[in-house]
Amino acid sequence: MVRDQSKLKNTKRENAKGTTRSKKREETSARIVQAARQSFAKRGFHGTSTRDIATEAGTNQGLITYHFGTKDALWRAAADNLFEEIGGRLFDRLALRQLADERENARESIREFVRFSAEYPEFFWLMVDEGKNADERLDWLITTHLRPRFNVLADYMLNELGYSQTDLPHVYYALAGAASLIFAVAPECRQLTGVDPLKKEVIERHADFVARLIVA
Amino acid sequence: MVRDQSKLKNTKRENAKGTTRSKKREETSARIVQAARQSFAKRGFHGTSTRDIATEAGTNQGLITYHFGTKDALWRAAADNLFEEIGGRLFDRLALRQLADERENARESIREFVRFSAEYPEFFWLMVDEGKNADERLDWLITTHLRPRFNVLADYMLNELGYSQTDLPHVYYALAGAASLIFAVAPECRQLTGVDPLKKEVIERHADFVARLIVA
DNA sequence: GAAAAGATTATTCGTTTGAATAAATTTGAG
DNA sequence: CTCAAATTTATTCAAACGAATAATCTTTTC
Repeated sequence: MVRDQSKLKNTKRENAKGTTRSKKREETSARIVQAARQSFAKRGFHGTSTRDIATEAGTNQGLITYHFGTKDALWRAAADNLFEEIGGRLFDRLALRQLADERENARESIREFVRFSAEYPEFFWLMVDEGKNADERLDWLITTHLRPRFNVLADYMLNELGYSQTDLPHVYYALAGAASLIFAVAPECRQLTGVDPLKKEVIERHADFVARLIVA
Repeated sequence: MVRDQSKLKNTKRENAKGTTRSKKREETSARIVQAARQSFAKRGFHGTSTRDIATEAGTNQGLITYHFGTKDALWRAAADNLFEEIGGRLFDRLALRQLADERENARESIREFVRFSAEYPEFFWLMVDEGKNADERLDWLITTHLRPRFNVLADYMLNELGYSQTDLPHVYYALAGAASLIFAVAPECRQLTGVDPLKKEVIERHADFVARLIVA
C-alpha cells in the first residue's frame, strides 16, 4: 500500500520504466484522471463522487485513494491534466501567424481563441466553478496554472493588440466571456435558440463575430 | 403537517391574510428562500445542503420539508425569487432612454446591462451551472424564465440594435459573457489581476468598455 | 379559555459520500 | 520457481445527506 510515492526508497527499481507493471499503473492512473476531468468539468467539484469517477473509469474506488489519496488531490491531478493539454494547443495557435495586415493577424488570433473555447469548454467551466469562491482550490489554481498563462496573454494584448494596462482585466474577461459562454452552455443555447453552437459552421460564425467585435 | 397547500379545503380561513400567523409563515418562508438563493448561487445545486440553508436562515431543516417539500422544489422557489427580482429591474433599465443619438442610446442600454450583471452575478452563475447539462432543471428554467426574457432581449437586439436573425445567438451570448464573466469570477479577478471588479469605478469602466465594444 | 389547526423543533431513517483498511491478485527480482 | 512488493478488489467506517416522522409550541376559532 503506497500512499505517497515521494516516500519510496530510491532503489534500482524506480527507473524500471516501460515495464508491464509501471505501464499498467500509468494507464490506470490516466484512465482515472480522464474520467475525473470529465466529471469535475460537467458536474463540478461537489457534484462529482469518487465512486462515479471510478465506475466511469472502469475500476474500483479504492484505486483513487491508492493513486491520489484524496478527492482534492484527484481534482488537482485532473486540472493539471487539462492545463497540460491546453497549454500546448493554445499557444501553438496564438501569435503564430505573421500576415501583412496586422489587424487581420489579431483577428485570426482571436478566432483561434474562440475555436479553442469550443474545443475545451472545461476551461471555462473550471474558471467559473472555482473562480467565484476564494478558497484553497482557487489559490492553487491561480498560482499553478492561471497566472503564468494570464501573463502570456497579457503580454500579447499589451504588445500585439495595443491595449493599455488599465484595460487589461476588461479585455481579458470580456474576450474570455464573449468567446466561451455560448459553448459552455451549449445545451441551453440549443434549447433556447434552436442553434447548436458546436456545429462547425456555428463555431466559425462565432469566431468571426467575436473577432470583428474586438478588432473592428 | 401541511405538505401541499393546494389541497387545503376552501374554507373561510384561507383569506386570513395579514394575520400574525400567515405573516410569520411568509417571513420564514422568505428567509429560507433568500438563504437558498445565496447558497445555490455561490455553491451550486449539488454543493448546497438543505441543512446549511436552514442554519443560514436561522431555522430548522424540517421547515424546508414543511414549506417546500424537496430540495428541488426549494431550488425552483429560489430561482423564481431571483427572476422575479431581476425581471423588474432589468427591463426598467433597458430601452427606457430616448436620446437623440441612437448609437449612444444603444450604448447606454448595454452599460445598464453590465451594471445589472455586476449587481446580480447569480444570474450568470445559474445560467452556467444549469446550462451545461440537459436535465429537467434546465427544461424548467428555460420554459419558465429564460425564454420569455430571451424573447424580449431578442426583439431589442433585432429592432433597436439592428442585428440579423442569424447573428442573434452570437450577440446574445457574446454580450452576456463579455458583460458578466468579470463579476462572476470576482475573487479570481482580484487575485489574478489585482483589480477588484466590484468597485464602482471598475464597474463603470467595464460598462463603457463593453458598450464601446459592441457599439463601436 | 378550550379545542383544533398551523408552525416549528427534534428525532429518526435509509443512502450516499470520502476515506481507510483488509483481502486477494498480479508482477518483477533473485 | 519462489517470495516480496506492487497493484487491484472487496469490505468497512464514520460522517453528511435528503427526506420523513414524531413531538412540541403558537395561534386562531368558537
